[in-house]
Parts: sequence; structure tokens; C-alpha cells
Amino acid sequence: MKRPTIADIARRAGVSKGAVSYALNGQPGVSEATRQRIVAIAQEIGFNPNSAARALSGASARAVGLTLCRPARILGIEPWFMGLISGFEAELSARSYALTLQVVATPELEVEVYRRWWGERRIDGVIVTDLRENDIRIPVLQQLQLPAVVIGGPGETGDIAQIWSDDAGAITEAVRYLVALGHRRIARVSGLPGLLHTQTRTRAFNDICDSLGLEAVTIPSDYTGEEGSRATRRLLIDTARPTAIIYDNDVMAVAGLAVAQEMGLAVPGDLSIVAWDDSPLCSLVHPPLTALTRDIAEYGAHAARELLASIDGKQVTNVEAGTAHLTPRGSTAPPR
Amino acid sequence: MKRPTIADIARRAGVSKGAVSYALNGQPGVSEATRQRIVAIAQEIGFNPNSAARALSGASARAVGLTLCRPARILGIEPWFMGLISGFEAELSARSYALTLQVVATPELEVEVYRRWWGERRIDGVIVTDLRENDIRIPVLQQLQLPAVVIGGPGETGDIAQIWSDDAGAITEAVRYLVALGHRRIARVSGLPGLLHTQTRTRAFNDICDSLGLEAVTIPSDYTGEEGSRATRRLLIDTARPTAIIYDNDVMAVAGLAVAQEMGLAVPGDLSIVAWDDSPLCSLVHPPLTALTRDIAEYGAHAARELLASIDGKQVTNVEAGTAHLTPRGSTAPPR
DNA sequence: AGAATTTACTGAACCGGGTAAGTTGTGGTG
DNA sequence: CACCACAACTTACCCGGTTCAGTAAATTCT
Repeated sequence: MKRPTIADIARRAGVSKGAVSYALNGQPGVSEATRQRIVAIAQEIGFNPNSAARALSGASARAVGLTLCRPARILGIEPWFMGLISGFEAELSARSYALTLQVVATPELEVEVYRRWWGERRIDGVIVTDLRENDIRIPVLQQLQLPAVVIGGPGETGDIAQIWSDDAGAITEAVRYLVALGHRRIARVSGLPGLLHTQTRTRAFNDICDSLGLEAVTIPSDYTGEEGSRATRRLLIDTARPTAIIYDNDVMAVAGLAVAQEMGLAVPGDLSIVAWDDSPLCSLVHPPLTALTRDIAEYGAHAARELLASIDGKQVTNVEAGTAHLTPRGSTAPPR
Repeated sequence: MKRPTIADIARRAGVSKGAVSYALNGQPGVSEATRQRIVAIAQEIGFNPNSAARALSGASARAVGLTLCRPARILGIEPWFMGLISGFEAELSARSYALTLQVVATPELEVEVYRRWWGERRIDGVIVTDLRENDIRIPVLQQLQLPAVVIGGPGETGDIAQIWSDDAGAITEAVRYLVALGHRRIARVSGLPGLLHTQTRTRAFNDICDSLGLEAVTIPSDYTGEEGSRATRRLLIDTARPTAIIYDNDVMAVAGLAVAQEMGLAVPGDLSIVAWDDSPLCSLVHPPLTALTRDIAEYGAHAARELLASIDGKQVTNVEAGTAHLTPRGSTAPPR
């Protein structure tokens, strides 16, 4: 089936292509009567402007890109990413921007994808997640002058805007809460050590523990359930085992809960558990997990809004998008 | 920064635009020496063909579309979709096709998005999930002659290929297994009743129960943890409460497990639980859940392959992509 | 009434690739 | 040597919108 073009509309309306273009885009240059006639014809024959032709004439691609550089199997279980994506979608679809997604294996490939997408004019901007120390993507984005927003930070991103939340404040709150309950041996199972926000959290965790005179034990992990289980086992077989563990994501926290129960420890009696980033998963398990809650979808929506503003040429500055707050549930209690 | 075009390459190589186009696309019409010179220049200045211009000249958009018509909050926790998406990506990125994603609220909007994407020549084909009875998307796809592959079925899709797995066989296996363990009162918490595969499963569940002389109780739900909990509670307060429950997804199964434990029932002693679609979630909880396992990512990859074949103009037929098989874990045992 | 301005258009160039058709230059053949 | 075949290009137009310069008619101003 041949897809109709503005030339078809022009022929049927007895006007020129240019007039049709003006009419359909709400530009001045056509009378109201003609505009309505043209719009009616467009409706009738089911016209949709060819985005390729439009993009070719200098207009935008009306799409933003997102690359994810994590093993696919993590994506399947990490509520974080789908939460973010939902948030992006909410904002993007409202302005009929599409989200173009690509899972890649390494940061180098990520850079490749950025270059290609931008060169091909497939996207108008990108959302960058999982900021690393000396992230190789930042200089490339600056060189390409590709509109971008970084989720996470604060870090070195030059003039690229960042959306971040106060991770240091959140973890401090969690530690204070556990200490108030009477815990003295608090451990932490962290996410990928290469990521900047992991480092921020680790630093803040060390700081608060130091200032309270506690020993700060952090076992680095990778957000997977398997690694979360392993780290938990390592912590719990220790003679001086912790009475509370803070996990950097919900998946590891749930895995840790299972390990504790397997080993015959009562949660929260023998071990308290705090998960970073709340998700339905945390309230589904038994006991439900105390978590550091933030509105991930809103976080994503915020990032999308900033990116769209940046694409529109507005100057965008770093924004803090709400601190995570503690949601106490059944997995935390004073130690026995 | 100005992005380079073939005209820039042509100027630097001292040839015409046409020659550059032939050279870069491996077409005959240029000498090997010239071709290499042109390719070298393209490399050097970081040339990427503008996808819009390419698409305008009749080439493909090198992108496929996926719309998801489910509440955003479900996407966040359903491992199924991210598993599928990982599978798509694996196949698509290998052929440098992009995946364009849009979350929509209703099937009507979904149809709108198909029309728009296809009209705008933004995509070359779509992957359709969550097939319904008399699905309104099917006639539209046929009318538009938009290449498509349906995940799920078998159902009425005319000449649009389907990728499906033998749900009836899988649920029969699960029921047989539970009966072999000694269960006589087996209930089921299903997914959205409007979806075709829910109906297939319900029919098969009724059939096998009938043939074994068991009463078939199915409570319809919507894949969310909340509804899963509610359905489980309804089943467990019954005087003739079931000794085993089969859930249509992992999220509801985990929620059900939590409800049982809350009510003081031992799993698997007082209640056995089977989840449909395995995921790391199932092995994370305690006890780990017996599940109907299938390789979701491979399922998605399969669908992507078929769609790409269909875009290439090949005739694609319905394919069965492996039956789910039972993975017994700690949540099933003979009833006490 | 005549000049100046505004309105409502038309026509053509343009975006950046793809490609059919035409133009060279070279070598081989009868 | 004339003729042909073929490689190696160039030229020119296409795709489907956007946009700018131009133009004729209608309206406003003086």
C-alpha cells in the first residue's frame, strides 16, 4: 500500500506542497479555510509525515537514546532500570519522542553507539547512566556536542547536566537509624565498585561509621543475586558477624535475606536488613524489607525533562532530584 | 560541530558524490584503489551515513518497534519483559537494528502508535506481545502491510507469524507433578483474563483437572504482587484450602509465598507453590520456588530473527519456540 | 485614488544520501 | 585503424518534507 505524502494532499486540495506544509504545521501563510480543508484531507487519507524527510530538512529526529552497559541478565531483575525507563517514557511519549534502546557489552561500545546514532541523526540526545570515575563517555559527548543528561553523580561532567540524589545523606540516615536501634556491627554489600555512586556511598558510609566509632565493612559486589548471596555468606560466617547489613540494591538484599534464613538466622531478630532502592520486590518478601525509597520513575521523568530542555537549546544545570528516605518495614529491629 | 556528509568526502577525495556512495556501499562502479582511498577518508573524518537521508531514498529505517500496553509499574517488576527485550537486543544489535520502545495505556493507542511509526517510516516492523482475543491490532497490521511477529498464541493472526510455546503442555506437566506428589486440591492464580495465553492456560488447566477428577479453581489476577497477595489470601482462608497453588508469573508467586508465611503456613509443608516463568527472583526467595522455566531471552531472540526475516521479505511461518519445563525447587513437596 | 502594507499563496532550492543514465578513457579485436 | 566493450567515473534526478524568495490580490492608510 502506497503511503500518502504531502504531494498527494496538495494535488487533492489544489494547492502547492508548501501550502500543505504550512497548513499542517500551524505556520502562518495559509488562510484558516484552506488550513481546515487541508487538515481534513490529511485526516481522510490517513497522512503521517515521513520522519526521515522531516529529519533531513534539519528538523529533529524526535527520539532520544539510552545505552545500557550491564549484563543482560541483571536488567531482567533490576527493577531500577525498568523504573527509570517507565519514567522516561512518561515524559517522552507526552511530547511524542521515542526512546531508542541498546544494550552493549562495554563502555567502548557504548561510545561507538553514541557516535553512530548521532552521526546517523537517529537521536537528538542521550541519557547517560552508571557514571564511572574518569568516564570515557564524557569527553566523547562533549566533542560530539551531543545533548546529554547524566543520571548519577555528582562527578566530573563538564557542561553536561547531572541529575543526582543525595546518596551520602541517605546512607547516613540508614546507619543512624540502625545505630539508634542498638546495632554496633553494621556491614554493607555494595554495587559495582567502578561506578561513581558506589564510591560516593562507600565514602559516606566510612565517614559516618568513623564518626560514630564503628568499624566500616563494605564487601563489593555486582548487583546480582548470586554475588549478593556470596557476600552475605562471607559476612555471616564471620565470628564477629554483623547484626545489620545494608545492600546497594533490592535484588542483593532479597538474596541476602534468603541466605540468612537458610543459615537459621531470624530476620530481624538476629540480623537486620536494609535495601537501597525500594521496589515492590521489597514488600513482597517475608519479612518485608526496610528500604531507602525514592521515586525512581519520577527520577527518570526528571532526567527526560532536562534532556528535552537541553535539546531545545536551553541551558541545563545540575539538579538534585530528591533524597532517598528510609521506609522502615519488618526487616529491621533492635538486635537480640 | 558540523557532521560530515558524503559531499565532504567527495570534495576531499576529488571525486563525485555518486562515486563515494558506490564506494561506501560496495557497489561496482569504482576502482579498488579509489574505493580504499574513499573508505580511508570516511574513517578519518568519522563519517556516518545520515539514516534519515538513507531512509528517504527508500532504504529501511533499520529499527523495529515494540509497544507495551501494561501499567508502567508492572514493567518495573516483571522480569519477563526485560528478558524479552534483552533477547531482542541480542539479535537486533548484531545486525545493527535499533529497538524503539513505547509504553502506551490502551490497545487503541497502541494501534495509533503503529500507524504513526509506519507512516513516518520510523520502523521496518513491529513485535506484538500480549495477544488478545479478537485483537484489534491484527487487522490494522494487515491493512498497513506492516511486517510483524506476534509473541504468544496460537491465535487468529492471519498471515502474521507467531512465536509461541506450548503453554498447555507445560501446565499439564506442572499439575501432573503436583498430583504425583500427592496433591488433590490444586488452585491457580492466573494473569490478565483478556490475554490469549491466559485463556489457553486456563483451558488446559481445566482439562487436566477434569481428566484427573480434580476440581479446577482459577482466580483471575493481573500479574501484580498486590493482586497476587489478595488472590492467595482468598484461597487460603477457604475451609477447603488448596495444598498447592500455580501462579501465572513469578511476581505473584513470590507475593503468594509471603502471604502464606504471614499466615503461619509452612511452604512447602502446608502449601506447595509453582511459579510460571522462572527468573532469578524465584531462586532468591526462601524457599526457592519451583518454576516452569523457559529461556525468555532466547524466545525474544527467536522472535527478532523471525521479524528480521519477514522484513527481508521472506515468508515466515508460525514457530513453536520450546516448551517451558518444570524446575523443581524447595517450594514443592508432598502435602502433610 | 494611489501608495503601502498585508495576506495567501506558488515555485524552487535544499537537506544527504541512492541510483539510472550518460560520458569519458582505455584496451582488445577483426 | 576503426569499432566495440567495458571499467571508471560524472551528471542529474529522486525520495518527502521545510523554507525562503517572489507574486498577485486584497486590504489598509494617507
